[in-house]
Amino acid sequence: MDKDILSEYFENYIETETFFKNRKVLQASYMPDTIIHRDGEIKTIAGILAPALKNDLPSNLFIYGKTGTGKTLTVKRVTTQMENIAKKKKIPLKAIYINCKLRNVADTEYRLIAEIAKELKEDIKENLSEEEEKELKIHKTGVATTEIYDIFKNVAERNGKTILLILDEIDELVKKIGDEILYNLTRLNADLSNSQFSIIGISNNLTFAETLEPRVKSSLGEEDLIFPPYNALQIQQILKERSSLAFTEESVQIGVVEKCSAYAARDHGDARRALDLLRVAAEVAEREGSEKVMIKHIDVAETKIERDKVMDIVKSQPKQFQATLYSILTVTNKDNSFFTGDVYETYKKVTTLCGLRPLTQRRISDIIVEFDTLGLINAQVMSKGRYGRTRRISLSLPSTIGPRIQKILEESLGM
DNA sequence: CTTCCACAGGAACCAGCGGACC
DNA sequence: GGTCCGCTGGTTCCTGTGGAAG
Repeated sequence: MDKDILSEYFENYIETETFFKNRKVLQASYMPDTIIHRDGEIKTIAGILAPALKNDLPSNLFIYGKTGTGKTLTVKRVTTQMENIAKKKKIPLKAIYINCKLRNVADTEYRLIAEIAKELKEDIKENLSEEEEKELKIHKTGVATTEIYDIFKNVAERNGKTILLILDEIDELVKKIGDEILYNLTRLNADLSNSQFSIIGISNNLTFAETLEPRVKSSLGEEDLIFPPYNALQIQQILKERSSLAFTEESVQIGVVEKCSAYAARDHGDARRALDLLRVAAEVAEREGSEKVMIKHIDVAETKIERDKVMDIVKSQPKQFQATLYSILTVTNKDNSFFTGDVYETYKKVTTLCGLRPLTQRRISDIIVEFDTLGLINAQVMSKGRYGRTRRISLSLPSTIGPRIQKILEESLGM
């Protein structure tokens, strides 16, 4: 494109009537004014946490529910509301929201405590002298974990509030570093006199509590609450509401919202998926220059979402992981049911081909498991009797994108 | 009933990095 | 500059095991 055409394109772009009124409404981070179909849950949570407004310590609360059932949204809504009231009435209350899955933020004990301490410090930072500021400096690394605990306690005591500590995706944290951390957290109040903590754990995994040690389980799960999946009708209503905010009138074909809802309700009532689907469908329609979002765009959107997700994962993997995946794909071409040993044999050839230092089979075995949890492959432990115990591996991707992935990997590995 | 394969997967350990602190 | 720390991404060594074959 030369300059004139380019500027013309942009000018056109600005002037083109888009059917979006407010596209942010369809994004995952959007916080709606009203949460529909969660009245009961809101009331329950509010009831459990309300004592905090009288400076009493609420019970620890545990919330379960699959993805896209509104857990995070609901908890955030209730706690921010409480913070607002607290501010108005000068009640010492604070809510801290932490997503434990975020890499390099709260995925280790040290980082989690540091993160909480940081939040608490933010509150009192204007009252700190230069000296104190220095003393309470929160380092990213380099000091002992016990030291960060000391700083944390210090900051918490000065803060002197009732703190609602929301730990989202807490199951991920425990999976990574064990449940010791939760035990430490529940015992926090014993060491503090001026402030108090109430823990709200949010988990996508419904059986999470079963894996915990009994003492942790009982103190953390004083109260628990399950968020059931939305049914098809509820998803539809949620989607209708959002789409009326997101799009200008008449820009969505009749049946589009219904179909998006049906797709999302099909497996487990994931509202987020429904919203993603609608958003991407609209983007597809927009790029196509269509004046309406139509049903056909949904199908395109569905494959696009799936494909983009896979491609993003593949591209962002480290070299060794890519080599492993490449080996798996290569073996798949010959045989569609194979085992760890087969992959490792091929992997070794692949590494010599692209000049990579081969890792041990132990490590490759772990990498295979990681691909399984990412959902790219299926890897199940099985026994071949006389011929040993191993993992049966198969691709869990539509076969059409296999070759595309292989091509990308070849490029990335320099083969 | 026993044997024995081909790994699974736990545990301990290590190297190297970036950073704190003296 | 030496010693401490956390964290990652490995290795080494190991014990455990489902079930077909004998």
